[in-house]
Amino acid sequence: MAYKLVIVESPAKGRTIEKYLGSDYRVLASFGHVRDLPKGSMGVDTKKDYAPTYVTPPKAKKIVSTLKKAVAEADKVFLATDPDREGEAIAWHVAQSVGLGGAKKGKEKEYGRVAFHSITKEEVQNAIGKPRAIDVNLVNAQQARRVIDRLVGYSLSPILWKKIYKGLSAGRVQSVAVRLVVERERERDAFKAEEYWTIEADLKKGKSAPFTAILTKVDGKAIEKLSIKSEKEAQAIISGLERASYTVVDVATKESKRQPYAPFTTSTLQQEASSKLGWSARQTMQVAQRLYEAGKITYMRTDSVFINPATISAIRKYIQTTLGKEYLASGARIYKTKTKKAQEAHEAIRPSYPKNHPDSLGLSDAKEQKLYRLIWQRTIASQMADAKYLNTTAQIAAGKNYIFSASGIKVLFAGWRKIYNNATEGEKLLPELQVKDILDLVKLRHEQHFTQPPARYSEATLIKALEERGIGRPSTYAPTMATILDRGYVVKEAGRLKPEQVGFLVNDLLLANFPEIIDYDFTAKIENELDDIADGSRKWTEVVANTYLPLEKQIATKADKIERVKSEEETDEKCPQCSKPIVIKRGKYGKFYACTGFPECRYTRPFLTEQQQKQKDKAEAVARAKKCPECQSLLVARQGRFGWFVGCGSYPKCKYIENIKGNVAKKAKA
DNA sequence: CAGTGAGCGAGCTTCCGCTTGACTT
Repeated sequence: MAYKLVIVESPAKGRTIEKYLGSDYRVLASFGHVRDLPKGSMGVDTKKDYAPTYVTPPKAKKIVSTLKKAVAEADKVFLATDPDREGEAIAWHVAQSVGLGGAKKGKEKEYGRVAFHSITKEEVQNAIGKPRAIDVNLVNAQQARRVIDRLVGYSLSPILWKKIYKGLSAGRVQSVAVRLVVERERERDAFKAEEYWTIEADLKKGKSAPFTAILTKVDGKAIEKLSIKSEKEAQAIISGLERASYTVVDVATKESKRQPYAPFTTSTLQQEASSKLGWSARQTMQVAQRLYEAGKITYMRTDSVFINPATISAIRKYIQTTLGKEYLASGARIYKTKTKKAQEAHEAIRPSYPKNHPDSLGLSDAKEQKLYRLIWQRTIASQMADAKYLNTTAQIAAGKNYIFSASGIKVLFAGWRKIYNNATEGEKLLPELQVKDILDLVKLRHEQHFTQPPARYSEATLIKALEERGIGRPSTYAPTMATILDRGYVVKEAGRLKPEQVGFLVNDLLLANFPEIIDYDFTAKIENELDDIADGSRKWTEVVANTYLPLEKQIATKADKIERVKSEEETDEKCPQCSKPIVIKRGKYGKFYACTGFPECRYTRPFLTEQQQKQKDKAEAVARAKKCPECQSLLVARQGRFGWFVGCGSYPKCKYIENIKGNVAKKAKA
């Protein structure tokens, strides 16, 4: 039976679109890119105008043959991949792979490129009626992006294998991510904590609840953060305050308001899920993917805060009917995407149907429920009225020479805060104060503080920092975090990213020899040039040459001169077999101890982290303490996939097992 | 959340950006 074929990138999106089109349409997904540069070689001919070699990865083979068959049967084909640079390239690669456009004269299949800017019935039906040709300039911009990333990554990585050790990697995105973490660590190392003291008074007016005021002036001189440097100085001031009388000398009030946040993008969702739920970027994306596939939310990889007008109306209707008109923003709020070079191929992340309250959705999975709640609240709040506050600042004289200051904040109208709360922002109430009021001193306090170094990045704050510089894309934020962890450049410590020695080594090598590539503005510069390709004002090969030729020259002149870094960590240990020094090396399965006498001496031993060592000790202690309760054999400590445990020594005859308490499961790897 | 059972390794690695399952290294 003849039909019209629509090709999209995501199967879940395909299912939605299928509903909006008639029964004479068939919708298939490409599952992302169907062709790419080969993994095992450069795949770019730098001597021949950067001609790329494209291959179909094994995973995509089946999809391509499915598409080919469907195209052959269809009487019209619509390439409806995402409306951005990558989507245009995917459309082109699909066309190439399935033989569209390359057919013999008279046998050409009718096909066109269509773009859905949001997934609504109206938009889909409208767009399908306006097919156009594939935009070759946009495809070329993508090819330039792809080829530059390949040339940079595959040229620099081997230098690291040679100079540091094998398996390392460098790239436009990951290397800047590591640089941010390394430079933050150096700031922390250079930071000198300074001691300072604050003086606070708990005061009350008559029978009011006590409130806190902070000392801000002494003898007409302002007390700033670091003014009081020692306890001695603090005590000298306090001695004059115990018996002073406290009088209100000024009360100022000011109304303020706060607007709601913009709807979620991938990066803001990851940040919020990190701070409110403590989730990693990867975890957040996995749960969001499930919600998306179940049709509960819109697409989760987006850089846009846009919500289509029909949905905005639905959100506003919901607010008006369930919360009341006063909670509705006076006009529809339209948010603008601030991110540099955002491509805005999708809407913001929002509930598919705003009227679906998180409690009425019947989600059985607790994580899905939590994430949906965040998304729903953020979306509804985005069309609600401002929150209004009354800020009060009171100046209180203590005796003749001292001024304290107290501030309060009172919610006049909760507005969007009614459904979207932040733990850190509560009310702080002062009693009704008037000038000349006499206050009672409840307690006088002086407290020691130290200035704090800049905090290490978390996954969420690092993603934010990258996004602000236009580096990386929604689909790569979480994988980039995995890469810099996998390579051992950084480790997670209490949820924060801390650089490892090899992270410092790689960063310093790249910075010293190829500073342009890991410059914070490198991506932005490339993006500007890609824009020139997209609007037809520059050739893509020229842009590639612009980046690659200088890099090639640098590699040719510098690579041999870079000193080999000793990456083996030294230890105090001597080899038990030949008494030569033992070092820590890196192999396929991570670190291991090895004898420096290699290859004559082949002594090795696995490297255990502190935690693993503790587990092992515990397991051994338990194993020594008793015998197998089932067969009386000796017990032994063993390491399994999930850490150390105690098992029967006569395994596999006896399968007795004992878990070690406090045993932490090893992180599951991708 | 329960489940788990070697010992190796030192030459074939790596990029970014699209998209989902297949998968035990």
